[in-house]
Amino acid sequence: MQVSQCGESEMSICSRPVSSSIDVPKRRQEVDMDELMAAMVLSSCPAVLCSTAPPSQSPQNSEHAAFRCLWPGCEKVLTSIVGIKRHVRTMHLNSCAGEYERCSRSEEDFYYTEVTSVSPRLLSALLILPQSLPLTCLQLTSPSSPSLSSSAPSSSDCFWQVQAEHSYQAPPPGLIVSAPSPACHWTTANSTHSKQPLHHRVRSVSVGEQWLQQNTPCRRVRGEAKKCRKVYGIEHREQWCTACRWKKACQRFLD
DNA sequence: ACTGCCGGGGA
DNA sequence: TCCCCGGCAGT
Ligand SMILES: [Zn+2]
Repeated sequence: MQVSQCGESEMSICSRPVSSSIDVPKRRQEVDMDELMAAMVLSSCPAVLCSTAPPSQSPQNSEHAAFRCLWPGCEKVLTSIVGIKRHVRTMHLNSCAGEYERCSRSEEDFYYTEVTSVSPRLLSALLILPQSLPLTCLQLTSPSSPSLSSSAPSSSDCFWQVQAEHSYQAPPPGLIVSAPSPACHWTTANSTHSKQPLHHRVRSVSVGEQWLQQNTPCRRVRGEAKKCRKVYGIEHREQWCTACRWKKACQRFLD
């Protein structure tokens, strides 16, 4: 009589050589580099951080536009370009307070950014990005929106939701739907899940870094079972299970 | 220092 | 696909 399913206990039932094939677990849906790159790029250029108007479009024509000073520590928001420029010039670049148009005309451009009222759609798009990234502009576009602060961390959660399956012997994705098996626990990289306001002024980690650590999906918690390496020793490597030999999750001594 | 293993890369 | 390994996290 044939037993057709060889799912979890590989060696007992499946008759093929132990080390024939293992397939690397696909753990999460890929967080694309695009996202990361976007984050990196954006973070490296504060002046355009929150510019919500497409570049081709002239900033003046948005009636609800506001302009925020990007000078470190300054939160000044003004409703006109002239105003914000003057602010930057006089408050921060006060080298030549007297003459307006002529001197260092472009310099103050680096120290303000346009902020318009953000549509919910755009807002949600922004929320996919690192939380800390749009933080500065989210703050002042809708300072009192309660849904913002609460939804920021969790909304991304559903995107990066992991499929909790890790065995090398895992059946194809069609078989496992999405029931997270109780047997497997992952450590979420950030268990306190940043409900805290996260003051952007005090931030000392780079945004890219931050984003990475918040989206570091999960890491299998280290089981206490001895694995092949420990059991057989380095010098008997050939007795290890394939996964261990390949420095993958051991498939012989499961946790 | 050692262990387990993810992610990535070479053939 | 098979195999190896850098590097990281946890012990
Ligand atoms: Zn093993």
